[in-house]
Amino acid sequence: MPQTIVTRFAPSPTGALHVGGARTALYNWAFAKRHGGKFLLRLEDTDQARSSDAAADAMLKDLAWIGLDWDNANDVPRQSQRLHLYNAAIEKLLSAGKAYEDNGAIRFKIPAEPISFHDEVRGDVTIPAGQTEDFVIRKTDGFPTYHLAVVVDDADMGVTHVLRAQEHLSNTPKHILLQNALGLPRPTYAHFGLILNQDGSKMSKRDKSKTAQQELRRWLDQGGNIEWFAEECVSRNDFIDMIGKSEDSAKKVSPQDIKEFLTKKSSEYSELDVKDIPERIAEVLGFTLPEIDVADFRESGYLPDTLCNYLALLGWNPGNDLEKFDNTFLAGNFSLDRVNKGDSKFDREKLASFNSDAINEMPVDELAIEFAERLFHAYGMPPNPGLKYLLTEKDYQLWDNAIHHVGVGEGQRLPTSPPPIASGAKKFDMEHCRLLAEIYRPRSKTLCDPVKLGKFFFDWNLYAPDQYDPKAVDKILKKNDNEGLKVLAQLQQTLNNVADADWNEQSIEAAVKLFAEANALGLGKVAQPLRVAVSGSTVSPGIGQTLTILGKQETLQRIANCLALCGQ
RNA sequence: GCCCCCAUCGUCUAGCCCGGCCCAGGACACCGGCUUUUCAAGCCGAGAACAGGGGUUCAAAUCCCCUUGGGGGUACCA
Repeated sequence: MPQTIVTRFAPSPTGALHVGGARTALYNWAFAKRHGGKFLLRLEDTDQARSSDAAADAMLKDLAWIGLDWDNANDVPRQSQRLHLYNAAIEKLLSAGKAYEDNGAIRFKIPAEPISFHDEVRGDVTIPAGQTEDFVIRKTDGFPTYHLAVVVDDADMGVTHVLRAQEHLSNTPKHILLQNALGLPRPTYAHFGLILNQDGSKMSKRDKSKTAQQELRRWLDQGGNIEWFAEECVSRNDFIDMIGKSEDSAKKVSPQDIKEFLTKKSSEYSELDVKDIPERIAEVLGFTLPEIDVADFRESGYLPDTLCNYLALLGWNPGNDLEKFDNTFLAGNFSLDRVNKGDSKFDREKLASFNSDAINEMPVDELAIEFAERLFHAYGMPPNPGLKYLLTEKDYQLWDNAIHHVGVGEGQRLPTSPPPIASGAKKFDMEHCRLLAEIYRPRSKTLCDPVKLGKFFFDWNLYAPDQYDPKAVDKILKKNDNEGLKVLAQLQQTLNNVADADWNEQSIEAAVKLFAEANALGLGKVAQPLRVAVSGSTVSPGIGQTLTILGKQETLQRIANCLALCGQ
């Protein structure tokens, strides 16, 4: 009887699951599924200082979100709770003279022999003797190191195949030596390439700090006020303490200071306990951080299936021109001999393209719900009859909390910016969400796009001139002696003549076309001024669709206000 | 420094193991065109690569060697 294949994913819960880890998990999962084996999870929390329960929970949640399931869900082992196993192994090595004490730690004595092993993706790998020094297997805090724990656990859990990224390739000899010394079986190994940034550096959480650092530096160089920043970002005193400068020496803040600032954990500052500093800086300064973690992609509006598809393709392919596939396909076709050896650069454009295609294929109703939820998150504005039924209890609380703070708290930070008073908000129910979902489906790269692109539909202040793009106003409305404004003024009557009952795409377009013909104007000369009047810019979906969603009253009101605001 | 790994269009890659069907195929991006009331979408089309040098062979992207380039490791992190 052939052995049952057992794979595992063993993250250390020191932070969110990043895409590299997700891909490793996906491959292990797919490999096990493909061979009817088991896929197990294990939490490697032997670094007491950096591990946390919150991170562990988030990790599991992210894995579930990308569609993975594991066979030991009832009892995911945590290394911190299996010290007895490691201690037993260490005792065994000690008494066999294969390990020794050194300053309170225990080191493994490396046998002086070259070590070679077979790697399923790389072939035979040999490391000459004397390359590795005696390494620590038990730290002074009594916890085992990664190397010891991995070897003991993999054997204990019956892991037959270890599939991981190349960063572990040079650790493998250590593990094999340990297995030999402990009389444990050697699993089959396979190491694949790393996921890199476009510039060739390793894609890691550090990239967020790097971006934040660059942006902050640039902002300061352009005359940004460090005092204001400090006040907004953390409390000012914390910031001053942190960089160890006197209060009025903003100019002396060096890149090094910023770097240190960014690498500190947010938990060290009283004002910040939820968000990490790069996130906070991005929020304060208004730029976006690169997505690195699975959760980042989720928040940015990527579909889990798409993420998996793209990630799987980054280092594996089915061997033909097929690129679009789901996890089920992966589970049925994944094989190690088609895994690439080289590293691969993460191409956000291609991921976005895949995501865009996937959104295009989503049922409109499904997109409408996604849209409604994101609308709520951005504006705390549940469409009538209420998103309440679509929201989780927690989200609802968040919203409830948010609206009660609107315009109240001085210096009080809301989870999101306070909802602007939208003149059309009252009317924004699920049906409107559905309409917008339909319109924005073909033009969205992410699930967030309908909210961003359709902003003018629900986030509109009738009395704010600054929401009109000045360039659009000049070019479309004022150019040629207020040509556009004149058209707009006439259009009021034309649109008003469309009966309420006929306020739909066809009738509106027909009316607009008729008007254009009657006045010997190109359609663009009519539609563009209209577009600017109701959306503030030259970009919107088809004019008929746009006006239909806005409704007759809102449309006429916006036109009237536009004439008043831009007509001077 | 030392050790290990890797190397096809800008990017992800097919082809390489079992040399000839490959003056190298697909996808994303880019560029051009069609469509068009804007922006997208859609459709059509173009450009774009075997890192370099030596071998082996009738024949090399495919096999061998060297060089160069990239990555990883070298922790009481995992």
